[in-house]
Amino acid sequence: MDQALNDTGWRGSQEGWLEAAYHSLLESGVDSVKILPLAKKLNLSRTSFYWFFKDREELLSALVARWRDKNTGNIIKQSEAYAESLAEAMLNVFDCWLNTDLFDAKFEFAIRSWALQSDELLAEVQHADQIRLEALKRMFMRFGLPETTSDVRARTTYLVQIGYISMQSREDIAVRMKRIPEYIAIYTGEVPQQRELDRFFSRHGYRPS
Amino acid sequence: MDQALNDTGWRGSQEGWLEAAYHSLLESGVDSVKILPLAKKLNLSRTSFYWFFKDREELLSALVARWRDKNTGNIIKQSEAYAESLAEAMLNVFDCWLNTDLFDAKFEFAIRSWALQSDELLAEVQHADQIRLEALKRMFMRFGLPETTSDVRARTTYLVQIGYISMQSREDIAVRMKRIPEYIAIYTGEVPQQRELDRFFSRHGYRPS
DNA sequence: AGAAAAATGTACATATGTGTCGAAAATAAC
DNA sequence: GTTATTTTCGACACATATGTACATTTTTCT
Repeated sequence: MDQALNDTGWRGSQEGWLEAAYHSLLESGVDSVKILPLAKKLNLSRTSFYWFFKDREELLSALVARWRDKNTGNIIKQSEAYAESLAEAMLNVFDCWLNTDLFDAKFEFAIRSWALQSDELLAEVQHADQIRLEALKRMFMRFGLPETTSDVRARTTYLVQIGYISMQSREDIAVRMKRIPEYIAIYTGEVPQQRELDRFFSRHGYRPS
Repeated sequence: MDQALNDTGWRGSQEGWLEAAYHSLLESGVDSVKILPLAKKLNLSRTSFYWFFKDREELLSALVARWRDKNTGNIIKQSEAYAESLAEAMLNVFDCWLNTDLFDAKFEFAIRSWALQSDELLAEVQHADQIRLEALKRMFMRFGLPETTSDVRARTTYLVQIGYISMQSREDIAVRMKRIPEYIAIYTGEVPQQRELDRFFSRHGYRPS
């Protein structure tokens, strides 16, 4: 395990501890985010931690802030991106599910699991769900679908993804790509055009065989 | 908090500890399932526990066994139940999502969160996912849908539900019922008949206004 | 009622975690 | 090179958890 690389000459840093905490959270849940084990991983004395964070609570808050900044914004952005058809718009949203830079699924799952034991966090997660669902619903309405239909289709789109995350499956990209056209058909009720699919595959570096 | 009611004259019992553990698991996750806090809730000495269980591990195994027995069987049974149309078959599956006796959603979520920190449990959960998805896929194929379509529709059906669980929302039954016809339409591609819906609503004690 | 069994409780040994204090070391600033 | 700042570390005090041994109580059985 390498040391976190700072520009400073010191071994530890706020970022270093946070990064270690992040990995521990994703691997084994909040309750594994403990100062003593993190110190061991970082090859630092446990008490050094307190120079960068007031206490464990402050570290956990920093993790939540990291999640908040990353995962909600991009779903909204993708749902509002330019598209000529509903199928194309849907494919824009799908970018999130396939690109970790846009949406960090493991992080999302860890946060949701954590929310089971924190009412405060649960409220935040539910707020995020609402924001995201509304953005997706607006996308369907932009293409002329009625309100109720848009609402349920937005839910389907979003919940399948949340459910997929919850399965924690590690499928290969080709397997997932094969299902994409069918998903688009189910969610939007329209079959995607080949050129739309090609554009999608291409931007994810996938070549259908 | 009342004592667990045994037929025996004793205060504690294997069932009593397990029940307390179950509630703690659902409320706050595995890491909250600790002998000392459970003992306090049960108004028993911590060490009495060891008369009923070898150690904490054995208690946790009992929790997993409880989940295994309950949640997978009913999905399969419902997916195989008699139905005259695909929409009706789908509504049979929906019984699981609305009836806690058939499928315990909170339990399911707690188990999945736990699987984040236990590879052994993760393997079990993924096995359950596979079994359930296959049963749903067979249902679609029984009604003549092609294999790939059946697979993706099975996934959609199942994952929306797992995602819904993961949102931990506590919506009123009427709100959920309103979305049912749309969901059926999306999942099956066919609109449910009114009498099918009426039969469904009726068996869940719901009267549409 | 007396003996056996089942269940409970107290004391002890041990492990792992948090957070504070102050000394020591490493780095940066002058 | 000396000084100041930043970071690291060891010792301490405390809290919460597990599990064992053994004495005690409660219930059941005869």
